[in-house]
Amino acid sequence: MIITRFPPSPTGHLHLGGARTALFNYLFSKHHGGKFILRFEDTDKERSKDEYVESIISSLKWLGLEWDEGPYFQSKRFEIYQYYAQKLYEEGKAYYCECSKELLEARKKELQERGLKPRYEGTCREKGLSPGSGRALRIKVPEVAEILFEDLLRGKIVFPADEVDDFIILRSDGSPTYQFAVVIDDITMKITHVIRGDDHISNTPKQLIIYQALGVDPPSFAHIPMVLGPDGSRLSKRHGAKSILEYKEEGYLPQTLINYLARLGWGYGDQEYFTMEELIEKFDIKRVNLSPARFDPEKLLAFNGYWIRTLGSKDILPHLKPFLGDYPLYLYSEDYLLEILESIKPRVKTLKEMAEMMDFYLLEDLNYDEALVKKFIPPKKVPILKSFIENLHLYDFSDEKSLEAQFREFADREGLKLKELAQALRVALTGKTISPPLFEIMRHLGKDRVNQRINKVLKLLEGVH
RNA sequence: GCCCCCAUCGUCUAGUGGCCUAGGAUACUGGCCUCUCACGCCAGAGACACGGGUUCGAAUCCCGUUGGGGGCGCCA
Repeated sequence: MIITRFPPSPTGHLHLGGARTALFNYLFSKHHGGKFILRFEDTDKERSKDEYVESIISSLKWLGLEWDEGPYFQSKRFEIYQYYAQKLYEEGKAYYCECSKELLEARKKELQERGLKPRYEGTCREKGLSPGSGRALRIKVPEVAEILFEDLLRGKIVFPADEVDDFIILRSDGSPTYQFAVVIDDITMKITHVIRGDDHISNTPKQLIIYQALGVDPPSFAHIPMVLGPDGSRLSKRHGAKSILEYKEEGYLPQTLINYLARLGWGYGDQEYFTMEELIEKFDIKRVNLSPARFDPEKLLAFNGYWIRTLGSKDILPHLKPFLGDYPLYLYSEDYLLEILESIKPRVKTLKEMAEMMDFYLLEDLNYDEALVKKFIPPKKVPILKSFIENLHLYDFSDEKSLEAQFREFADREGLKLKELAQALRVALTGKTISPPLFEIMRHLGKDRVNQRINKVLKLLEGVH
């Protein structure tokens, strides 16, 4: 069975890059009928925060990336790391080091100044030190010429062995470092495929050394390229990348994020739009591109527009409701909401815009912008609107087509084209110059509200003209 | 500085030696539709980083250069 994992460190919110890594792991495991595990890498006590655990969890849930196992917390697994560390120590594959941070720092600086690679030189390697306070446990890197592995996407990757020094696996306070904890976790959680950002490529040889010391076969590795910001710089929480939850608040659909993220660095012929189901079916890790991809907010927005107008109103409504807080929703039926949603759909790119554009459908009493009303309903059109509402009772509001036909006849009698009356009517009914088609609006608003709104506008104009 | 990875329109991508006068998406421009705005449709402009090879033939294979990204922590 294929088992993948997503191991965020709770030191920040989930952003696009992390979400994409989670997605690819999720898709890969689901495509193969496998398992997807969530694990928090919170061994850094200073920077890890509970609020980030919460926000990462709700981000993943919102995206629909549900895990089959976990969440695990490394901070609760210290005995496990201790056990394996002890084992390596006893077998002589790891040793304690008493060098102070200051000393190490100074040595590295010195090496760097001489144009050498900054690395630990094995000062304590042969000292045979026993555990003690202030002592960190280092792994003894075997003396081989090179370390190599087969990356699922890139093929063979070779590192000269002197690139890797005797790195620390247990800090002097006994806590495991990242390199050690990942490996132990991946072993004990039986991870078969590690899919992660290519910033981890150079960590891989270190981890392979741990696998080797433990005598365990490593999992398969697939290093996916990073997501870059629009300017080509690295996208990361340290550079103010937006959290997934912010996109939610701005009115993006989870479907949009999933689709967009999947297409960032991955392609399936000329197909652009995918549902999660399609992605699971069609996702092939080997088709992931090797070069870093820039995040393009404009395309994300376009994709959101696509999904808003493509998804059924029933699927959108639950996502839209949080944006409708200012409206007296209790006045309306679910069916009414679905209908007006349908009417706005092709005109907006976010749910936030949608909620704003819907106001005239949901507010009982519109507040008009006087200047706007004055501009679009000049004095000579006032009597026409008056005449229109006087005859309102003759109109059939149940059908857009006949409403339109009747209105066109009316305009004709007044010696005007529909075109010449449209904006005046639109402003009266919606308070704005942009809206869905007039007769669709009238049908949804109903005779009473149409009557009431035009009357209000006429009244308002009496005092102005 | 050393090591690793990468390189097709502005951006995301299709392309795996001949189907490429390089396809799609997005953004942009023009047009159509039209009661406004969108949607939709049609058209246009826009890319194989550069230099060497290999080959009858290269966007596709190899080498170098350049450019971009990443790593070199008792961070993850």
